[in-house]
Amino acid sequence: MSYNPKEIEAKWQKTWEDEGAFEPSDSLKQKKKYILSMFPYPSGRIHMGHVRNYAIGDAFARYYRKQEYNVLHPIGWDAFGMPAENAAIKHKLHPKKWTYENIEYMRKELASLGLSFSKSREFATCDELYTRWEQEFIIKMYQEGLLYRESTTVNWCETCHTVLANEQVEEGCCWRCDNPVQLKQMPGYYIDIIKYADELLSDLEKLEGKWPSQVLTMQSNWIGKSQGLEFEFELSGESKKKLDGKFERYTVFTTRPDTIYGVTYSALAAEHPIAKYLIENSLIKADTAQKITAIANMTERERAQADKEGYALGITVIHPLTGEEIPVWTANFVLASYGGGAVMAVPAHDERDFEFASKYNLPIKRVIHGNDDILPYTQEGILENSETFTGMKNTEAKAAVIALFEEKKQGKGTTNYRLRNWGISRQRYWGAPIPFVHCEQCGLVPEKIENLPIALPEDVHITGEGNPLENHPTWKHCICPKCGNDALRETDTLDTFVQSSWYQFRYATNPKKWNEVGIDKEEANYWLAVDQYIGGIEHAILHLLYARFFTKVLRDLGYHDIDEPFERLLTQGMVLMDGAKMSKSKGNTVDPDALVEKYGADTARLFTLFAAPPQKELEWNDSAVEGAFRFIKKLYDRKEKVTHNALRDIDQKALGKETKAARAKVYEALQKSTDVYEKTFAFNTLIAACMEALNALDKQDNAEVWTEGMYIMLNLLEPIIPHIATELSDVLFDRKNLQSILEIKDEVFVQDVIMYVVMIGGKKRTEIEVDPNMGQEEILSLAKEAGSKWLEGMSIVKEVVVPGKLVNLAVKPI
RNA sequence: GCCCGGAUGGUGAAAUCGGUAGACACAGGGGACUUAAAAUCCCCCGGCUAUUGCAGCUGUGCCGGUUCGAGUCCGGCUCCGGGCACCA
Repeated sequence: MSYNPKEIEAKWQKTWEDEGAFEPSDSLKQKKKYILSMFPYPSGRIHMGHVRNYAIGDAFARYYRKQEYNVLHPIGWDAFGMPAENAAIKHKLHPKKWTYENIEYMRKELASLGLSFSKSREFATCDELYTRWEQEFIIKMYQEGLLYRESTTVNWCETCHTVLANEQVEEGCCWRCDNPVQLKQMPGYYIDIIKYADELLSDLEKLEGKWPSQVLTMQSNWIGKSQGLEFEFELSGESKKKLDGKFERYTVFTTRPDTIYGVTYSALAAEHPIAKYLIENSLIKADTAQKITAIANMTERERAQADKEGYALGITVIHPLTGEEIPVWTANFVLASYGGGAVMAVPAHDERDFEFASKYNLPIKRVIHGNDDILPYTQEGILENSETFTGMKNTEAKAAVIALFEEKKQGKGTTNYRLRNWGISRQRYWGAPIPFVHCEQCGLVPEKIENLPIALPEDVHITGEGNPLENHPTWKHCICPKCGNDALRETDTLDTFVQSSWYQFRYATNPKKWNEVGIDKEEANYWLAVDQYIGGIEHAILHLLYARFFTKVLRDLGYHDIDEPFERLLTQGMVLMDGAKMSKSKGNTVDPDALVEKYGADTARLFTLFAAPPQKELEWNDSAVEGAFRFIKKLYDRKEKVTHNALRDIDQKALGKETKAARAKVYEALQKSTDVYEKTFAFNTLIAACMEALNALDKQDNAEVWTEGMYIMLNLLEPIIPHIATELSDVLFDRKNLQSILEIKDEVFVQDVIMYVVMIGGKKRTEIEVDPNMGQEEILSLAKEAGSKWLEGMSIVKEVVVPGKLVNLAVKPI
């Protein structure tokens, strides 16, 4: 009978389902593994990126299950978000209906892949039962002083009366109506992530060697901790007058207090209050004012990409140490969101300041003497032109300058972060309502816990204009939880990153308790941290940082005792077609359903794992799928070679050369397996090793070695191609090979002779057969003999023997 | 612009610690089997030169360096990708 994936896959999927084979044990005493692939957004259909993500996760889950771990391998749906509203606008579908129908469909698609999910724990983040607990967390954070309201800048479309996501802004215009987008101030809710910045930074060390190092670097840079000096520039008397006495001084932050004597100007962000005042009161030329306003209306990214630009504000400040008058400019490279929106500028020792000073002919004063005369000089050196600090190493001067400022009470050493607090409010319908009430008497009041969840109204019309919650006739009208008077419900909803920040804890909580608790502490402490987390590299910063942050906050609120949610991380690359990201708009998608229909789930899984290492981008190739299918067929056909249903002792010494080689290949694959799951994640090389083993087995005909080979190979391949591997294991070995721990026998690797490469002058010239017991001197003389042809007229300068590998003779002409 | 990656045959890729570049596959070419096709099996397959045969040179994005030896380490580039806080 020939290989029939449809029949085999249906059979085993049903068996697994009936057996509840993948539900974890409730016992919290067993050794455990928590394997989690990032949950999907229910966009409508699964794509190859999902297949890849879940094939990898499933391989881990099945691998550890076979090692007798209690495995939690859950799935759920990241179900709130914009696409549901977009679908509502475009197709007049209700976001809720659209979302749950998508989930229904995608659940079936995933099921067809034979993934070993713990299905009883599945949920969607838009389930009211999930929202209920999330709202409780938000209220607790507010009570702990971690949550606050503040004005923020948003993209606003005046025509649609709505806030636009960055993604909805196309070349400065609204995606729907094409009108220019304005920046608008609006109140928003923030969580104080900066309070946790130090822990988020220092705990990265715990993840070293377990997370990809570039993710750790990215997170560290994102937090951007810097130590420096905060001090105030006092405005000159004349400038104070010009500003109508409204401003006396402003704060600046610098990481380079050692260059304080090199300050030749100061620069403010375009939206700094002083710049604003000058503009609003017509204290600078109208055309300059206009240009500054134009900068203020640019996004940070636009400013970063633009050339340096700035304008003199016609005011001066006093240098705190020298008393010199220093001109004040506004500059597009000074960010309002960082360090108070004002800097001291030292063009001699800072690249941005230098570029700016050069463009506008501002003075440049060197205060550090170094190895070269090229400015800007940003390396270490000795201070010059710096009064009492002259002659000091600049690295030492940093602390000394800060000390002087502190002594004179003119400033202090501070720590600054590039990280900004997390804005969690969105002016959208399809999200978790923020559980607050605005009361005329009491101000901002959190909802009573017993009133949770605050659910979304269903009778809404999503048109893309305005805010549906705001426009709803009755929903926002409520009673103040504090004084009982009429009040208004908050109409903002939560950022969807909030839902994906704690879902790992929800899965860990037994569904039987989902009504009573958000997170079960004991179970969370047992299951967490996630032992292996798998997801796209595009989440390297935001999602992973927010989830780490939320974990720490929930810990401090007493919900569990875990510091870091994800013990090991595998970031997978994207699936590409013709070098580009697969997307519907480009029409370069591959439909996983069609693939499974034609070849079966095992082939789809094998291909995605074989085609590239998981960390790398995967280039789609139709014909390579054929190759994966061919391998499975071949494996299926070789079942005829197995003669007994259990392993028998094999006399290694009695085996022929080809058989020995085949056996060695089988055990090499077995050895590789541990490495792959624990360290390299290079499933492609594990599969290649199995292919090599099968090829080698094909070159010999020893029944015992065939039996052993299939026994081991089916064990190794079960996590990758579970249906066929289970089927064959069932038929051939009663599945005993899927349970036992297989030991590596060193005897199979022993070789009779070792091949040494002979290199002369760095080039491979010939090979020699060497007895494993031979000494270095003997090997060398063998090598010289074999390479005599290339040694004529040469003298040997150096002899290198790499044991088990090669001989290299460095030569020069005599 | 800033932060982080990547680049190896016609294609996807492999190569513990710096030690034979191209394993394993795909595509392609040739052959066997077959009435024929499919399936399967066998052989060849980086480039250039040479060829009766042995072989020689060259080659891991580009330029330079360290080393007996560099795809791997160091310095400088180019191009491509991810992220940049309201896509998820």
